[in-house]
Amino acid sequence: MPDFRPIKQTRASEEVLAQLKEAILRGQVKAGEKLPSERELTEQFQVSRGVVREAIRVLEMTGFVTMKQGPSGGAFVTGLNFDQLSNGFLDMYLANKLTIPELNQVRLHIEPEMARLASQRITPAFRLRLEKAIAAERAPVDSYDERMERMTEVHFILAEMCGNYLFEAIDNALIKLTHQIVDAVKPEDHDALHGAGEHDEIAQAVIEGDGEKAAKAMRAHLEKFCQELSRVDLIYKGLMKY
Amino acid sequence: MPDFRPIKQTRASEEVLAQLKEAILRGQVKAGEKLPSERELTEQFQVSRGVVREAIRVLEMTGFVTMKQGPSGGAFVTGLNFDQLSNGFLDMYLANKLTIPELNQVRLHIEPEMARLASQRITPAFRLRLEKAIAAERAPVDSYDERMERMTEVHFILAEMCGNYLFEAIDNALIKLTHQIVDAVKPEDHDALHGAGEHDEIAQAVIEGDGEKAAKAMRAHLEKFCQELSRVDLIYKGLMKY
DNA sequence: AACTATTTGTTCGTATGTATG
DNA sequence: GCATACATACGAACAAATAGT
Repeated sequence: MPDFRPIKQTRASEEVLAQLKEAILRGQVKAGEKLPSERELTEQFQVSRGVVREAIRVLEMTGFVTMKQGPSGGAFVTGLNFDQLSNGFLDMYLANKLTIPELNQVRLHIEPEMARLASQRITPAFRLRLEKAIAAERAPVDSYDERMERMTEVHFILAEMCGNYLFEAIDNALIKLTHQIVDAVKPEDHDALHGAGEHDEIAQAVIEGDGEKAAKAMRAHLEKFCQELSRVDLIYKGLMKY
Repeated sequence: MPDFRPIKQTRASEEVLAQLKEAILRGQVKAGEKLPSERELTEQFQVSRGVVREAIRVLEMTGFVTMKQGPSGGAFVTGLNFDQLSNGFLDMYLANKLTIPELNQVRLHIEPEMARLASQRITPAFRLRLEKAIAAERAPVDSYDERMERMTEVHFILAEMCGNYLFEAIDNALIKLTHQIVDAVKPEDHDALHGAGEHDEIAQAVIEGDGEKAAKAMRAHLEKFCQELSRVDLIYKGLMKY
């Protein structure tokens, strides 16, 4: 007897989702371009609008497309980002499955290594970006959000520099998670978390191409930061907005 | 004049999704329990069924609930898993943003550390599980899938043992990604990837509580495995199913 | 074994909001 | 201002699955 395979009884919206996702991942619909309109998709897939809409909504909520209304509107493919990863980590945190010390431990293990890797790939362009970021940390800001952005910029640059997209993706997600956790505490305590010039040593070591020094500086920076983060987290426990 | 803010700019399905997700993350609907039926939700949220279904579909595709039909069916909340992360990594790989060497580099940096951590948290229960997993690697199997499962079991146990949920989540996702990549190559080459007893040294060191030895054994194992994986990947490039 | 009730899956018609030209 | 093209939303209906009677 041949072993008969079960008939595929997958949901219609799942099939549509899979095909759309494949087209995006394969690059058949490039970033900036848009998917066919809902009406067109209903015709091509031979399903109802509701099915198509479910699939598109999933694509939107997972960061693959962004929707725009009106004529020349539709589902526009976004450049690949780390939304899905960030959301995954954030959800784990919100579900209280993740503690600050755990996050700190992982960052402390990953980021010094990334700083080491980054220092081996220094280029004039990256050097310029690092120097600008360092300078920007000291410049006056007019909003709290802007300050947070500037204080995380060096981390993002190093993640990009390390030459490993997977490291970059993981680190980006962790930085964003840290960012959101910090956002949950009251602004007046942020001075303790991020003094200006906090990343000077790291950037300097990376620019010099000194991997050991960069890793060491990153470790020192993170140890200090993580300690402060744990402290304010204990104080403001339970204030995070969902 | 006060600057009046726009009433509702967010989509209805997004609001519904946010509220359902919050209820799940807060534990107000526990794992195993089910959300109210679609009809009930339409009444509570005062929106149409299509809107509710879009939200539920997103929850399903992101791994928060699984659907069941029929009476006593519905959207059942799943225990928290790592689906979202795994999918994120897999999508990056499918989009050709991720190479095997990059994956190898990250695993080589993370897993030895996790083995070290695991060795410091050995308990009789974990010891038993490790010994069983080691023994199972040598036992005959009747399916290819079963063999793959047994060869990854030690990694999953160590991830669980390391005592850091974030490490565990990341590693789980990376192992699963590796698994799916391996699945894409032809079975006849799998012997080169995974000899039985491949994890003996690691498990032994962890059981002995020797962190350094465990990390070293893990590094040696991964170096060998990653090299083989890179080789077969080059051979079978482009055969991965989407 | 057959029927019933409940719940998800799917479709269609229609109406409305929004942005472009 | 108007027509157009698109997403958004609603409601009614029917199909399919499945637990209980």
